[in-house]
Amino acid sequence: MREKADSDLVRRQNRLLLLEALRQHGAMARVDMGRHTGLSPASITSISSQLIGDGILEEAHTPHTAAEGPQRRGRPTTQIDFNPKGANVVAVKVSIDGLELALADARGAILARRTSRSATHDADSAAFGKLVADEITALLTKARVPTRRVARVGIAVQGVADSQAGTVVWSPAFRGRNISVAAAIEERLGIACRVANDANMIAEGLIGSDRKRYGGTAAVVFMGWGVGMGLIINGQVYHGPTGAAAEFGHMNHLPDGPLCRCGRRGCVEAYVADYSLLRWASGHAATQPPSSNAIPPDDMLALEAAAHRGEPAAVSAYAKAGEALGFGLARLIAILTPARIVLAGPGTRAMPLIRPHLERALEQGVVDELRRTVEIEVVPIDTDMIIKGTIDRALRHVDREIFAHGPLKKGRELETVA
Amino acid sequence: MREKADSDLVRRQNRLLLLEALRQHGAMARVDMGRHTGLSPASITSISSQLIGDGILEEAHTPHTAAEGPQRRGRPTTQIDFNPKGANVVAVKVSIDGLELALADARGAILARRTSRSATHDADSAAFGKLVADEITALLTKARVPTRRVARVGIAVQGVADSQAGTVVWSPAFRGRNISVAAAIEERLGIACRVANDANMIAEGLIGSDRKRYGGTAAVVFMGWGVGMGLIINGQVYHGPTGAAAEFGHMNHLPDGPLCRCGRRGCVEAYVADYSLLRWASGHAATQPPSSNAIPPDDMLALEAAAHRGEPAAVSAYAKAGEALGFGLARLIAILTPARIVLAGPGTRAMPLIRPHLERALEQGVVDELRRTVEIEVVPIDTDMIIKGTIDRALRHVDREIFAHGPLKKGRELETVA
DNA sequence: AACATTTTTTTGGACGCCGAAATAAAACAA
DNA sequence: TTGTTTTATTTCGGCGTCCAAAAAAATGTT
Repeated sequence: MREKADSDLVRRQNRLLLLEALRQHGAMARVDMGRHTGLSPASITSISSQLIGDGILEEAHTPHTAAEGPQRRGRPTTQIDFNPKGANVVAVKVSIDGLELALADARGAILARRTSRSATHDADSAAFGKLVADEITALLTKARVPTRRVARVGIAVQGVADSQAGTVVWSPAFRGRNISVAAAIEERLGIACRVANDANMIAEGLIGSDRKRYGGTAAVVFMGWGVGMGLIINGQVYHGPTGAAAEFGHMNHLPDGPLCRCGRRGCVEAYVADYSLLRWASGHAATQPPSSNAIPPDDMLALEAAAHRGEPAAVSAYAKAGEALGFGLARLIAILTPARIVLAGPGTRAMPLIRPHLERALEQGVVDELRRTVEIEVVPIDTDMIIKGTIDRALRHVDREIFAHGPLKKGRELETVA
Repeated sequence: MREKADSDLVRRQNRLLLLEALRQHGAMARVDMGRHTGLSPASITSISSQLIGDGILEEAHTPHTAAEGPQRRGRPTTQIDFNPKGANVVAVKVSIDGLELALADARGAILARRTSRSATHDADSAAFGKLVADEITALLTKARVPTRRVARVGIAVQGVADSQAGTVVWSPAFRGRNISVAAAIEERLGIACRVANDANMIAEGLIGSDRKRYGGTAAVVFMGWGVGMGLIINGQVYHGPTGAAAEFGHMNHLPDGPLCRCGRRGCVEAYVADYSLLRWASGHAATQPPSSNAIPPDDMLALEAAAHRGEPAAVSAYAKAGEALGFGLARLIAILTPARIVLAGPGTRAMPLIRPHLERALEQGVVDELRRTVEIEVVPIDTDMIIKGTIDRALRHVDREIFAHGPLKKGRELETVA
């Protein structure tokens, strides 16, 4: 109970209700909107016609060929969907070896992509801001979309992002700390911009893909070059008080454990991440500082093969990873008891090697009653999930902050209409 | 966005807004309500006069003696407050050695108390339901308050409560498991009833006492006969998907650690709880099953004194507790980064002994950047906080579920009016 | 006694919802 | 072909709640 209720709130809330139904179920007739929102047909007519007038939705004039099933009696429905020209969003994924960009329309369809191998590692706020802004401009030029049509930019990074301040607090992609990103983009391009952790964006994408399944309380653990986590609490991706994401990867497993990239010892990541597995297997001391170079995928494949062949060092590396991951999840369950834990990322390829040890750790670490209520599933996520999640999140934000507000009288003059 | 918005929602929301302002700041004039809620004077007049008509609020006809400050110019204000006769609530605290009850009016003032030493340990659902119902009846008889005036009963227990099902999943107060409580009360007395974990009720009480301070994201750790936690996320006490509270006490600290009451090994509780400290200090094997008897407070005082005198076994017990607690909090911070961690309960008496080890563990277990954003404070909580929190929570629920709904036309005929 | 100042109530208008009735657009039936 | 049935959508009038502006109330000040 935050906001006072008046007719303005009613309009926003119901417009948003309708937009959300459309996002979730795709194009639908007015009747279906009524079913999904609980609003009366009269209200649906009124709201939808306004949204169409605002250029946000449009009636599908499909020659009804794609009509599902046999034609039923009665007046045929007219499908309504987002107007693709209503607004655009841009998603940017920052990784160690470059940038990946995508431009999407209001329906979430990707219109153009762009990849850049520019080195970001040594960039400071100014340089990185310019780089991203230039890349976005190039992407828009290619797609012939004017800048003012872009309602929002979402940026996903590995590491700790402060989404409130719009900065990258710490990331393996940068040598520096507290790189300010959002402000630079907003200043250079005049587009609202949001920075977020990449695991959170995967969580966002999962919510978008199946609200039933992932909409309650769930944790998404990303295993690969590092270990990240996105937390969904009551259907919302959790950003802590400071806007930073959960740092499951840097949760301690054992005091005085192996050295982690973050400088502490015994973090979960120092057992489970790619570099950690290789370090165990190569017989190097656990106190050896982890390499900061990117790891060629082939190295991991070779390690997995070795473990499958039964080579002791490799087998034991995965055993240690499984135990650390299992106790980590056990601790997570003790605190939050999420309904579902999703393991994702390239690291899950080795799940058959890890799983038995993970399960054993869970048995040791969690009371049976709790363990049974948590479902653990493995989703081999294609990397594009980060981009898609970023787009999803940006669009949901546009729905809420721009589309739901109705005819933008005064104030921002964002040209969202064709 | 869950609910469709219509005039009904508007009324509920604004009535609730006003009631919450009143709960938080106490009696106030209509002007102040306008300031707190953002509603226009016209609306405030309308809403407040309806609430008064419903018997929920009342004008204070104090002879303005208590008027603060020198009389100012202009029409004097009329204070408005909850009508104490609007509704009553009952709070019940269940502990190992008996029941503690309190009856409060709509302002939260406690009208009557009752303590009972009845043994609950061997009770099953039926017997316990009867016991609680009888105790409540006796309390009401003493206070001459008819049963139908009680809008809600809140029950706080140690251990795991499923607040959705209204059952006690597991508690040191009971030998049995899954004791159904809420249903029994509702059936016998016809009063809505809610079961909750006692640490959660402390959290609820803290929110009520200082929303600014505890209203964001915070964790309340209770240290004493056991270790419990209440989690506040975005201003709301978190109840997991199953309605169970956080089980910080049974979060694993070290694999193969000391045996815990829950049957696992290495739980935080097995280092920090009263029985664990005594076990370390007495030199018993860590695999010795913990005693299930209540521990006399004097034993703990003696142990503290021994540690202050520097007896090695006692000192080391507190060192181990501090380390376990510190790493436990470090893991909590990695996952949620709460803005504030509150340590509470009798166990905090020994904080001077524990603190240095706790701090050292935090340094080892948490990235500096995160550690700095978390404030850790010690609050020596009087036991009554659980009762007060339970009352608070019950009243807030009455505000939301009954008072905000307006003149109860059809349906429930709960006589809330004098 | 007249004015100033602050709080509270009254009045009239706006907005957005809803139910009921009307209209639209098809399939089906004679 | 023409009417009937069926389903989708729009139109219309009423209702509830908000707000701004004006009025009333209650007191202090001059």
